[in-house]
Amino acid sequence: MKTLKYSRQRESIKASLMNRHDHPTADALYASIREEFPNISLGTVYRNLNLLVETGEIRKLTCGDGADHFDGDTRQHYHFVCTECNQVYDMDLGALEELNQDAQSCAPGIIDSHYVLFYGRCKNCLGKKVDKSIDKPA
Amino acid sequence: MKTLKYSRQRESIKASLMNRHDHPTADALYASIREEFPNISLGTVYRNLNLLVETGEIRKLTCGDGADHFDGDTRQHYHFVCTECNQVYDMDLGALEELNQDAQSCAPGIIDSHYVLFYGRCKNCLGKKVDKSIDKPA
DNA sequence: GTTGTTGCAAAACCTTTGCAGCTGG
DNA sequence: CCAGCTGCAAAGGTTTTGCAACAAC
Repeated sequence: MKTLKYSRQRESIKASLMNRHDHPTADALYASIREEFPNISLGTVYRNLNLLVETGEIRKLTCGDGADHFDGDTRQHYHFVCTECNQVYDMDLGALEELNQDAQSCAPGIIDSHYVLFYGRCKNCLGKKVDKSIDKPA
Repeated sequence: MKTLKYSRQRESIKASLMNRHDHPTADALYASIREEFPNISLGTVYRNLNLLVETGEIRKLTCGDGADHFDGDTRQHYHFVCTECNQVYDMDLGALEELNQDAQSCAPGIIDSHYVLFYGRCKNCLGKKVDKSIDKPA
């Protein structure tokens, strides 16, 4: 395994991810890191995000909206993805320990982990829906 | 909603997807459709896959390995992804009806659906592991 | 010094799209 | 015909990578 050297950029990326809870994409994170490091490059952000994922310090979320999202919270928890605004929310739902065991008997191999996303419309967008129906009366 | 016209290419794409159970990517499907339609273009494959997803005749799987996979089986079921060979397997596990209800109380909106992937090493790759240790003795 | 890291730019990769011609209804 | 479909090629968006200069140890 490769030895990691300290880098201010990597620390900043990690700290930034710990401070926010909106599961930013690499690009969104890049935008906010630039306030501290105006010269940082997007390539550096990607390289460090991948390193941090490898070392298990952060997590990558692929939710099917094109770009990967990143999460500074590495505890096993679940996410809610709004199909309208694509926002990714944390859910206050602890690890579903029994899921792997329940599924193991149907698996063509040994289950190490599972990945769950819940899809729906968030409260914010449910609210907007009402406004929309006012804009467009039948 | 748009009216769909018959197209030989779309039927072939759909039929091909129904016949195989390996959850191909658009590109892999393109390769096999080309045997029947040597001139079909990758753009056509993508356009039709998207149409078929919209009409609910097939499903799209995003499992985080870069390219989306497609599934001709639209019944609610789950998948096992091998972290070694990236193969996507069907699991003989019916819909986990209770999952949405259990999670609803922790959700920041209304849950419509869920998406679950199980990760691990498939039997094939577990077998290869043994071979590997023979190749590289301590 | 040696090795890992950076910024930059180019490339790779997957997917979508504009267009002119074709096809199904 | 008209609307939708096709092949082609170009463009789009995301992520990776080669390289020379630089920073950490």
